[in-house]
Amino acid sequence: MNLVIEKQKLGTSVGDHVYEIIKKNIINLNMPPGSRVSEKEVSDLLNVSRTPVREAFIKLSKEQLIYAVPQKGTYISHIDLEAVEDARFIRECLEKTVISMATESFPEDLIYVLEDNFKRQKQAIKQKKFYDFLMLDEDFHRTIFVGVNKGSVWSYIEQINTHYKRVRMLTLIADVNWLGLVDQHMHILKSIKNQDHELGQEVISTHIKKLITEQEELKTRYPQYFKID
Amino acid sequence: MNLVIEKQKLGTSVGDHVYEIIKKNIINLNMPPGSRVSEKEVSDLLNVSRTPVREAFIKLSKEQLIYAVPQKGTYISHIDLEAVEDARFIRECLEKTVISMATESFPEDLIYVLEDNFKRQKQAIKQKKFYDFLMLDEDFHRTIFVGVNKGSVWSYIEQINTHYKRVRMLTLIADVNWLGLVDQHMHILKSIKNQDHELGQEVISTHIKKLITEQEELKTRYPQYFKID
DNA sequence: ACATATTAACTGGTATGGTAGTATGGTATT
DNA sequence: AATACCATACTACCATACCAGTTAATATGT
Repeated sequence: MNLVIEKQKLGTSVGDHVYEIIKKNIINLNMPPGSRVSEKEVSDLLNVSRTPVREAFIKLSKEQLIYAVPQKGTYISHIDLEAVEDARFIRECLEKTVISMATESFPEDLIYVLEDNFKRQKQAIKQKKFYDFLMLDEDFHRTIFVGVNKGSVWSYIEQINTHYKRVRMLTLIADVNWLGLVDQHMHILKSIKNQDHELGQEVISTHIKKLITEQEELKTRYPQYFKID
Repeated sequence: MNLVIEKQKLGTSVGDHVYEIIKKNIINLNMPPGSRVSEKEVSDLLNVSRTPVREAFIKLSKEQLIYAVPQKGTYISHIDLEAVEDARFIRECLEKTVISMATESFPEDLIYVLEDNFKRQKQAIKQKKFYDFLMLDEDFHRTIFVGVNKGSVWSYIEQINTHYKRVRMLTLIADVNWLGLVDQHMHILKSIKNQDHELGQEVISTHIKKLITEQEELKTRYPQYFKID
């Protein structure tokens, strides 16, 4: 086990800190799906007691990122393609509506934020900073939700999105058509600016669908990461 | 504090059991919003140690049903009308799509389940068993999701729905036009049976909106239960 | 009588020890 | 050689003890 650790943020409990660390290490696949992780192991690594680790485990298991078998062990959940499909379904439903609202009216200052974000997306791709790109991508979509006053809805999506995020991390590793994504973001941005309702609806569907096309390929390439059904 | 307690289900941990008990007592407003609840108090009441109680509290706070202030106390969250609106928004988005799918094709055996459920709804109303009605109502909607293979999506909704559920419990207490709800369920059922896409879309919007019309009235009637914004 | 200091009784957060169930590897038995 | 058995070393789960803040009632000084 080799955790990526960062400093504890002020005003947070040890339990919160452990939670953040583990979650990050799961999503970036540093803790691979199916692998084992024990309270004691983590508590030794982070030099804390087992209690806050347990607290973190409880939260993570509620997000289905890990699962515990009593008196046996705790394991990183395999990527569940059904959960990914659910996340996609939910996102498409919600984001279609949100884009529809955004193409009707959208605060000007946030358009600037989107444009700035978009520029940095292109930079990130050019410099092959893929993790940064993923973060920018998330910000991009969140900003759209915020613009139509549905920021909290996005935070719900993020909770459901965890399995999906790991798939995206895999596509990152496996190298994918990033420019296509940037191109679609450009169209989304354009549809909001020009209040082009049609374009918005069209692009958002293909956008979200695109992100899951490579799933089957990934499953054959990294079978050990995926849940068997 | 006066908890409604039920027997522990087999195969569950003490922590799970405590979680279920508290959650139920919050949703049925037996533990009123804003009131205080301490780990020690609950652990004494249920004759368990603080650890499983703490486990339950962690889960509940992740669902925003309670919040803890370190070294001060833990409190039942006030009903957050913003969260309710979010839940409504999400439900309307998702359920519209799901009904749309259901009006295209729906397994016959589940139609029978819906019809049976519908009959029992009418009975429940007649006998004024409102809590039973709420449960039947949930089953009704869940069955529709299951019918189009989106059962797991419904379970996500349930997680978001918690604040909303308390509002519904309030409307139950405050006595409301239940027959209207039954009537709408009848229309939903009909739209699925007759594959009437138009009717389905129309009724689901009004159905979900209806459930929140009384909110403002409730807020003036039970101001202490609601979050001030 | 009033303002201020003190303390005692709480709280949630953390550490640790004990318990029961599970996997494993070695040993004795067949 | 194969199998049954048992010791051991894990695990998550639960109980308990301690810690560090918060609060409110009490004591104290003016």
